[in-house]
Parts: sequence; structure tokens; C-alpha cells
Amino acid sequence: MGSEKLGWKKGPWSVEEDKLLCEYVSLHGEGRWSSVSKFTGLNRSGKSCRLRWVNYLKPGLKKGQLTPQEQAIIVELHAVLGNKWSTIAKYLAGRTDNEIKNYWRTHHKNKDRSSSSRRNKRQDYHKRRPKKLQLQPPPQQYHDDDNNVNNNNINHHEPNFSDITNFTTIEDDQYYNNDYLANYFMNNQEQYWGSAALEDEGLWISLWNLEDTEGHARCGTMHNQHTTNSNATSSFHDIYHHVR
DNA sequence: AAGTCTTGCAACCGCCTTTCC
DNA sequence: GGGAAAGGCGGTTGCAAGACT
Repeated sequence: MGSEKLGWKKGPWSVEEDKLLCEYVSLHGEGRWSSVSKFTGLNRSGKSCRLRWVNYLKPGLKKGQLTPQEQAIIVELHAVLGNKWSTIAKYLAGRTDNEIKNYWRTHHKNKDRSSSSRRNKRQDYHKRRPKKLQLQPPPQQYHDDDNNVNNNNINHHEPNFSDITNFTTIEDDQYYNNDYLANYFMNNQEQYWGSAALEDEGLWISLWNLEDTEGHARCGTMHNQHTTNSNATSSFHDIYHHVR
């Protein structure tokens, strides 16, 4: 945004900055991000504050490895929606568009490594990179399911892709020429929509609130899981048939 | 052991859309 | 109605850490 002042602090957020931002949101709610610096003294742009909140501090965010179910949903929805990361994120409770985008780029986009522009750029970068660098970033915080703040380091494990191998080997024609995908969701909806990882009420609300194909928000009336489950599948059908 | 490469992810950038005055 | 500000989104980059040679 050209209107934002120059001289905003950039780079990793400190624990203190996170605290100030959390306090601001608890007092004023989400939105009015450009006011954060005024109210808190935080020298961060509104966009930076919003991003930090949405991608890291917001209660209910899951951290750590994507589950095989989540990976499968991403693969399936990307086949239908393309790079609509924020839309895909609506189907994955506690996951952010940024997280999904990063996952995709790492695991799917760069399959053709030999021609990866990023790889080439990175090789170039590493040639120029000074050997041992910089200050350690502060310990990362996150909120657990009970909305408590933690400072734990996240354990990283090698992903297990065996569960989704069959998805990634599906021929494109199967996506584009029939209702394969829609039927797949219909037949496996218990796996997706009924999985423990997706039982967060927020997901069902967000699924029900998914925009329809004309860009209008769906009714936000609360439904029980079974009802919403059907609606989620209906939404998927809408997306599938209109996007293709 | 040291150098190089790969991966994961936080954060920034620029553009577009929406909202406000 | 039009311009400015704010918000949202997708693409990209920078860096740490682990894997590999």
C-alpha cells in the first residue's frame, strides 16, 4: 500500500510484539490494522500486523505437520480450484492459506526440480550466502487447542505420503472429464468431513459460509454436523461444476 | 569435517478489490 | 461518482536447519 509510512520495522516478530498485537486484538477485535501502531506503539505496518495475526497468532490455528487427510484435501481442491489458497484454507480448520501455499510449493509445484527457477535462484543465493549468519529469532509462540500460548519448538517429522499416493497419480482427465472428484468426495466424505481433525465447529461454520459461485456469502445459520456435512459436499459440487 | 543442496516456513511485495468519505 | 485508505490475496524471497556428498 503506497499510503503506508516508510520506516516500518520488518523481519521476524519478537515475543513482545506478539504480545502487543494480541492485546490490541483482544481489546479492539480484528480489523483496523492500520491503527495497531497508533494504539500499541508497535512499529509495524497494518498489513504486517494482519499477516502476523492471521498466520500465526490467531487462536485455533493448528501448527505442525499437515495430516494425510489434510494433504489429500489440498491436492483434491487444488485440482478443482487452482491456486485459490484462501478458498482451500476454508476447508481446513486451523490451517492458513500461507501454510497451504507453502505445502503445495514444496511438495507439488517443484516436482520438476531441474527446471525450477527457485532452485536456480537459490543455488545462486547460496553461492553468495555468508557462512554463519545472524541473530537467532525469538522462540516462536503458538496457541494450542485450548488457546494457551506455548513456546514449544515444533517437532518436524518426515511426511508420510503413502496415504495420498493414489490421489497424486490420478490422471488429469479423470478430474476434468467426469465427476470423479465430486464422487470421490461423496464416497469419502466421512473420511474428510468426519475426521477428528475436522471436527472443529469452526470448520463446519466456514464450510457453510463458503461463498457460492456468484460470490455471495451463504447463510450463516448454525447447523449440526450431519446437516453441514451435506452442505459441504453440496458446496464442493457447486465449486466443481462451476469452476471447471 | 566441511561444503553443498533441499526443505519448511515466516514474512514481504505488489496488485486487486472493497470500503469509506 | 471519484479518490484515498484499508483489507485481502497470490507470488516470491530470506533464512534456519537438516540431509546429502
